[in-house]
Amino acid sequence: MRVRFAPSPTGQLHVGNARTALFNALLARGQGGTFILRIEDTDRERSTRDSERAIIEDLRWLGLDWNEGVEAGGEHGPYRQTERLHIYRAHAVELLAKGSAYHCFCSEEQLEADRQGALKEGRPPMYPGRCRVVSQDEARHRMESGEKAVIRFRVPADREVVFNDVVRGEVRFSTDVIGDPVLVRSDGVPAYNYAVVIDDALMEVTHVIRGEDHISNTPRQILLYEAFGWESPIFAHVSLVMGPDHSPLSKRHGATSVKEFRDRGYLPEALTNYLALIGWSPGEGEELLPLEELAKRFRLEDVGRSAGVFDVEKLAWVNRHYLKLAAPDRLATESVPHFQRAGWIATPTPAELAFLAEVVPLAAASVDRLEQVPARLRFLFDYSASRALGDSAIRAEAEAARAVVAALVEELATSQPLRDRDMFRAMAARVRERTGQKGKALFHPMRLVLTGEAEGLELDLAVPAIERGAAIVSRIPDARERATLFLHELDSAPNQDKLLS
RNA sequence: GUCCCCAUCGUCCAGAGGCCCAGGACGCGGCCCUUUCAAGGCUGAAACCCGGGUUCGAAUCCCGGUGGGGACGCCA
Repeated sequence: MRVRFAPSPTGQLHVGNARTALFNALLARGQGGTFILRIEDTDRERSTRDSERAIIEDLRWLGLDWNEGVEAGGEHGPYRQTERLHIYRAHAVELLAKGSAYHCFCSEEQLEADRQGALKEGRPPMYPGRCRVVSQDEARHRMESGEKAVIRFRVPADREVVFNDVVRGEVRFSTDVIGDPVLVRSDGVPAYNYAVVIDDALMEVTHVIRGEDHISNTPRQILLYEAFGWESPIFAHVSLVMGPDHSPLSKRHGATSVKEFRDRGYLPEALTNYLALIGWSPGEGEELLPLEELAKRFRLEDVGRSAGVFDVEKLAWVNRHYLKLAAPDRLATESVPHFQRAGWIATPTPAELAFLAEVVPLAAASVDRLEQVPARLRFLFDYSASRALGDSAIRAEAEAARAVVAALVEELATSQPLRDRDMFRAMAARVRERTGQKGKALFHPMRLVLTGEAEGLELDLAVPAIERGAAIVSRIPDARERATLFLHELDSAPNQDKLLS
């Protein structure tokens, strides 16, 4: 079995295309087949090498490695269409000689007028075949005298093209609604419908798995296989991914490219796992499975026919699952860009990285994506008593619990750093004895003082993290400093910020 | 406009004539856990697009309608 993913390098990898790539990869892996990556860069206007690099990077990040193709090599290369021009040219000559293709001299204006006219009269806007009657001799003369021509395929009249789509079953088209497609453009570069057929055939692709938007191209392509006397591959057209309003997933729905999801801190195994769940089910009520297990269970026949809505909430759920499974070191490394964006870390030192590895997993356990981690750890890197007390609710609570605050300051003045949960609890017990406060009345004011926030991580975890952080990162004040700052701020009048606001 | 594809809870998926007064998951509501917010555990509400057939019996098969999507390019 040989399958391929053949993106056109005109932008970022879209999650819908990533899902198509995933299905190809799953099938190849599960069946021990070959997964080929081919670059369809025949649209010279829009194709860029940067896009190609970006797509390749995303594919690798997702873990969808290919064993043949661009950057992997193989027997059937080259794997970039613009490097295969000589191959397409040779086959076009063959088609021309057989009479299966012909030169067309119609101008773009002429064709556009044809389309408008057809639409107006309620006919399918297809090429009317005007140049079918131009003889090869005449064509040669016209080209020699400088006229530009494209090569079109001669679609046989009045035929049914039937194929058995693995996901859709039998699909049939009448050739009456298929206009003669352009095979080679006037600049000699092949068009999509032609290049895919040549490439899939020569690369010995056995299963063409692609988006449903290509289903109506399939009959043209089958006709081409026939013209060459080649056997068609097996086709499978998977449905498209939609936005919440059932229109094609696009920018206005939020993130659409793999890159954006990566930048927001989704884990690759979460994205692939989620994508596999649109239009397919691993069975047995199980949904959260590693790629290898998905590959083992994947069957093309089981892929659903209807379009699926991309559900960010469910993706978030999948991501939370993998966030909890991820190794601390990885979470730390992956979070660095997000801390940098917040301005709290530059290039991390090994000690800082080690600190992040301690502290990021704490936050990652209660967050949808890594992007949200810094906010959850703001109490560490961006403590501010004055900002906290600028909040009237916090100030009111702190004033009411002044005894707790004062006791906390005194206890901290003489205590060791609260390096672990037990030390923190012991200290809290002493404050409780001094003040007679307990439960929420005891702990919440302490939270305000030590984190500067009304909500957040369990203090058991947060306080030791503060003390560890203070020892490693210079910008992080320890518990003692925080308490002192807080009390000082509480004693002074409501600050400037508050007066201004 | 023409052709093609699709149609089960808000969303994703299971269901391939009786096992279904339809099952799982996300989300949502409630409860629990708890020194806060989350996270986590438990629990509840929630669907077979409509109309005709076929059949003893249809979510499942057939036809029509409606709705959604795709294609009709010297874009892929």
